[in-house]
Amino acid sequence: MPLTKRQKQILDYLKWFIDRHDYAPSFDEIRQEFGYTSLATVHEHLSNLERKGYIRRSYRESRSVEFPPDVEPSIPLPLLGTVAAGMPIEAVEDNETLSIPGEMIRSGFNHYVLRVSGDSMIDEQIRDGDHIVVNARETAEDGEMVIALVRDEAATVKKLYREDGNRVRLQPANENVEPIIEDAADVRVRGVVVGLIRQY
Amino acid sequence: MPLTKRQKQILDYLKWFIDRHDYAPSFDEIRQEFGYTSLATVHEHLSNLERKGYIRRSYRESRSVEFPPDVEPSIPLPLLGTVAAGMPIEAVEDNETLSIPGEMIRSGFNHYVLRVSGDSMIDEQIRDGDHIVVNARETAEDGEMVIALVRDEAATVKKLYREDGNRVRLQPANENVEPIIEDAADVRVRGVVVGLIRQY
DNA sequence: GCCAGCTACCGAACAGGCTCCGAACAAGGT
DNA sequence: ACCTTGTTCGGAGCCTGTTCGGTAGCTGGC
Repeated sequence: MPLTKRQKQILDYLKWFIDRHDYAPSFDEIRQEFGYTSLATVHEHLSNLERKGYIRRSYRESRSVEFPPDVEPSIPLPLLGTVAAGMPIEAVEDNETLSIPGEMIRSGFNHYVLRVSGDSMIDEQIRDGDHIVVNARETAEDGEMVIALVRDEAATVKKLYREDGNRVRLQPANENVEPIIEDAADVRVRGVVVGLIRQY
Repeated sequence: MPLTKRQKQILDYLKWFIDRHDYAPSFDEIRQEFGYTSLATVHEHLSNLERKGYIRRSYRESRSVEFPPDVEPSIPLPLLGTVAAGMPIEAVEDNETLSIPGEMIRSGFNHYVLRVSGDSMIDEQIRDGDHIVVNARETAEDGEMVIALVRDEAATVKKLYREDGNRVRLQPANENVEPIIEDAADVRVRGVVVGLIRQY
């Protein structure tokens, strides 16, 4: 719903004041700002702004104007489970979720979150307890970090490289862990790692 | 629900005090700060702050005010600049922000985001280009990862350890980088690292 | 032109919240 | 038992927001 000229002036003043003080102006401060002699004028303007949805207020409370919350571009993604080298994905109970920065994911694609267990990717700066954001898809480029299922047994996070003879190498990032080399037919990609979240 | 001027002043004092001491002020300390002669005034203000959801308290417990956990799924934080070993913080233009999972930060405290440049913390699994979430405060515990300013020259991200003789050691996590040992007076903490975000 | 409806404004009276006080009571810790 | 800390009650003045009745200008439709 559009604003009148006067209403926009008042709305701008509210924004300016709240941004500057972190609390809303009183009716009397608004009255002075615009040179009114009656608070009823201020009251009516704020009522109209509220009716049009530009502000919210509480009845009979001081300095209670606030702006309606705008929808944040942040996406809660399901935390599907824990993944480790050589171990299957271990489901977590409930429908736990973790909110992911909207900047991290491309809209229109399925994503999920896994908790990393173990140090098999330590040389890629992924440590035990980190959360990785995964773009769910079935194919991956050479060298991408993937969630891979080997013969429907073990879900692991590894870097994927294609070798001669239609074989693939799942390369960990830890000198103490050996790479896995299998026929391409036995390896299924379940997603590509696109982000990482760590809490200290 | 918005605050009045007085309520915000008291809330700011609570934040400042808790940030500094790691425990809440007593009613009497608040009373002195604002020059009241009755504790009832303090009590009423804290009750109002609790009613509006800005603090939580336990009935009849000393120094029990705390800040409620954030309910919002994600909070946009300002990206203040880039930090590297031995280099000052380099400001980024504009007011860039990065959305952070609400689970990562304690509400009621100032946070910001920095982009990490260089590999000086590689053995702590922080790599070039990562974003770190920083809780802005002036003090840190032994062993915490901090943003430190040495003689107002160089802002670095290091782990902080206290040494004998009122000196502090700023310990990198890279065998090729030497630790910095300085008088405590010359080192100022600008924040503590509480989270990490990486995009592939 | 005339009326209806909307915006913009005023003044005064009213009601309740906000901010503060002092004193007495309750619970915990030392 | 004493001190510190938080709780509750009654009361006060001021600050703030609410409501009502009224004036004025502007716009579009009949």
